[in-house]
Amino acid sequence: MNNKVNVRFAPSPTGVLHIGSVRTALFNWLYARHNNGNFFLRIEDTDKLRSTDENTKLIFKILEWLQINWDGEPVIQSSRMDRHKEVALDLVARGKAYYCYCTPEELASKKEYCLRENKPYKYDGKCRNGNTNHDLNIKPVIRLKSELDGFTVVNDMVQGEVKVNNSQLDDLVLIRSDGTPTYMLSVVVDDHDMNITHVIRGDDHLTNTFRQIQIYKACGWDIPKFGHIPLIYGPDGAKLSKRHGAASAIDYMQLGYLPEAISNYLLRLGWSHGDEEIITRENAIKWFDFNSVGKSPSRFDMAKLQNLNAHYIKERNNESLLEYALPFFKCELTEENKKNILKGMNSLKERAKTIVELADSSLIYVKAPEIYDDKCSKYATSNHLELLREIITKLNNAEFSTNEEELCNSIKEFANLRNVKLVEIAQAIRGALCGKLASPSVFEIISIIDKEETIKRLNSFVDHYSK
RNA sequence: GUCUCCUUAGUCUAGGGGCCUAGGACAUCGCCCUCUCACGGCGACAACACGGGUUCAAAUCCCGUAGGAGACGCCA
Repeated sequence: MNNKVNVRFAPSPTGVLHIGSVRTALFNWLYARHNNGNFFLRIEDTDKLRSTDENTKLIFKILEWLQINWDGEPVIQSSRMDRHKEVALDLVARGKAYYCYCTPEELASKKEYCLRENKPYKYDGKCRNGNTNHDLNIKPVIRLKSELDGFTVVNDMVQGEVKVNNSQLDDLVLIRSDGTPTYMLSVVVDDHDMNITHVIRGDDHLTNTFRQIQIYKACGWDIPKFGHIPLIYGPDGAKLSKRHGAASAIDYMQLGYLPEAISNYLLRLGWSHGDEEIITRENAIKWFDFNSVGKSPSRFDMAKLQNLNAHYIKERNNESLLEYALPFFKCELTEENKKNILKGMNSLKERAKTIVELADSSLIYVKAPEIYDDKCSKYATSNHLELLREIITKLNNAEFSTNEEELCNSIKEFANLRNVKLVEIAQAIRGALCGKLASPSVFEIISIIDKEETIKRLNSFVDHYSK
């Protein structure tokens, strides 16, 4: 039990789950599974004003979507406030923390002074509990009495040895004046109580780590190992955020990215295993380790994600793909529709980069085009229309079958006879069937939607452009 | 401003002193395939931030410089 690896993912529900956080979750999860350890989930909702149930539910939803399963029940941090306070009080009792009565004004001027003089903000006698010089109407905060001399060293699994002079560390607040514990305190207490052995989180927490180590030391607790993974940047090199477009995990879900594509992409962002690009879950678990986690931050590249997504779309079987795509259709599908889409799926899926695109292109098996793309007019000259009329007649007379291969041969022959290129006829048919000039094979489409529907669409097209 | 971290093509990366005329992938471009668009196949373009050392030998080790990022809350 004692040497078992315990990691946690500790998002705060103060906003929608960031895609960078998802990668943190993934790395934690992989590390746990690689080591046969536990992956715990903790919701850090101590900021009651900004935390919402909705965001919490979203965290569960995204993790489930990505099949990042957690062990045990999620820990709700706010429910552990009493424990956090208890630790703070104990620290005060043991002289490791103190009540600070500084008013916000005093604090501001003091801070300004420290900033100007380039000194860290440290406790002084004036802030001590029991100081009668101070107005006891002021509600105090509890601050940690941090070390003044020496260094604090983190032996980070990613960043290596990182050292900071203790003179840089300030006396952080443990308990706010309203009596609630701060993040710094809660994290340390919870990680300790949950027996967390490895804290894997975003690089933006690296400097917090020094301060948290001070808390561990004051409490006399074992310090876990830390791994700070580099952040994900936007295309401009700054921390990926909403202004870069899709920054939240839910965005990618709605944009039609498959969970396996997201996982694979996120895994390769900052981690590698030789030349491997397409990595299965099994191999990810087998191969994942911190030696191969890069130190430098990486930029989010939508094009590569799309490429991966296209790969995984092709890899999925047709039934599961349709099932997955169902919510992306803006209209109801009949069983007949589904059957036809499934028939055409092999051709549809190799063209789609996202599920949104897949659902959109599947519409050719659901209904006739409502509008024709402007480019269609190029294949709607009187000559084209005349050819289409002939084809309609031949279909009606059963001179042309709707068997894909037979029809293909017949039309080729027909083109030859009329002395036009096949592309001229095919494109005209395509325009009529799809309303646009890019689609799977027209012969395949006809074989699926069958004679009646084909003739209907061809007639509409001819009518439309005859006017 | 202070502290901390980072730096191989447009992007993700391989690389651990000689296997490097720097490998793979995405993107881009070209050719082939072809009823369109894709898929697929073949090919091209394109990088060790800069400057000094150390060494017979440096992308790799050391020192500077420059650039970028993160943290400096009674947010998490």
